[in-house]
Amino acid sequence: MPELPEVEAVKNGLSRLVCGKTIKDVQVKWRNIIVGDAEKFQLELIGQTIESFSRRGKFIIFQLSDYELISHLRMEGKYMFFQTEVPDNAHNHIFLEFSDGSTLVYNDVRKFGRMQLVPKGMALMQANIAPLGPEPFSSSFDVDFLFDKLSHTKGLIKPALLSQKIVVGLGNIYVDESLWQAKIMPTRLANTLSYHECQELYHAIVDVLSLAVKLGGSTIRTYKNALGEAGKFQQELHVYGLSGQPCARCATLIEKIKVAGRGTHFCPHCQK
DNA sequence: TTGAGTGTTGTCGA
DNA sequence: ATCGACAACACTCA
Repeated sequence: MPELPEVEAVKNGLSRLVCGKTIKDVQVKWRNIIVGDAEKFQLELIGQTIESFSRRGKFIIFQLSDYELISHLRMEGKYMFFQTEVPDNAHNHIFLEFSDGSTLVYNDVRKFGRMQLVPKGMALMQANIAPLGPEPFSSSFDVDFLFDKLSHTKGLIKPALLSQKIVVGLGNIYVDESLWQAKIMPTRLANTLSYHECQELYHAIVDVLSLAVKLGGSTIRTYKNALGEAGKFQQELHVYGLSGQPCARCATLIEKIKVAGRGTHFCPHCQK
């Protein structure tokens, strides 16, 4: 499912639901979701208490007594919480059973999501997390940083923003929305953006993501947060999924093309 | 019925 | 460094 706003919503839901709980048992039904040895994962997790949750980019990090559990939902991963019995579902893959009888289930139709258990303090050093760009709401992400990074980037602006190396958290929806708001064509070469355009883009990214976080993310297909709630940002979309509809700024019809293998929505009149 | 498309990100070869 | 193709999977829609 998720980009940064959805991951943030899931993290907040988990925080409310399972903080303080102690893991009594673990079931792994689909081993490929676990990075590393699934038996070791299971044994090490038993007896751990969930202390808190954090997020880095699109990764959720469970802070446990002695470990950190890194979780990435990829396309369709979901968490579901049950006080007692867990209803049957073919896509429930990982079960964390707590000492109070409740259960946290990881459900993932496409099985693309990943979980990795690492020693406490090691999550941010992992090979897939260490190279990530700054958080979009952090002070290290600003206009000068964005301009500097983009001016040294070959290739197109959209794949550059999707790479998570310049800034984290944008996926296919919020990249298209940010570029629309900044009036920049997704196919522009990244190193041709002027400083002024980087200003526009910086504000677009921060505005789009912060509004989406405030609205609990977007529910496009199946996304639900850990409390089973849908997001509300889909009502604020201007281009994503709206090809053939009039642009909210100029009424030109929104077009859809393929950029770097991804469906890409834009206004051919406003976006330069 | 078949094939294209789907909110992600690894890897591999050019 | 970057891109495209492909892989990991299941499901929906034309």
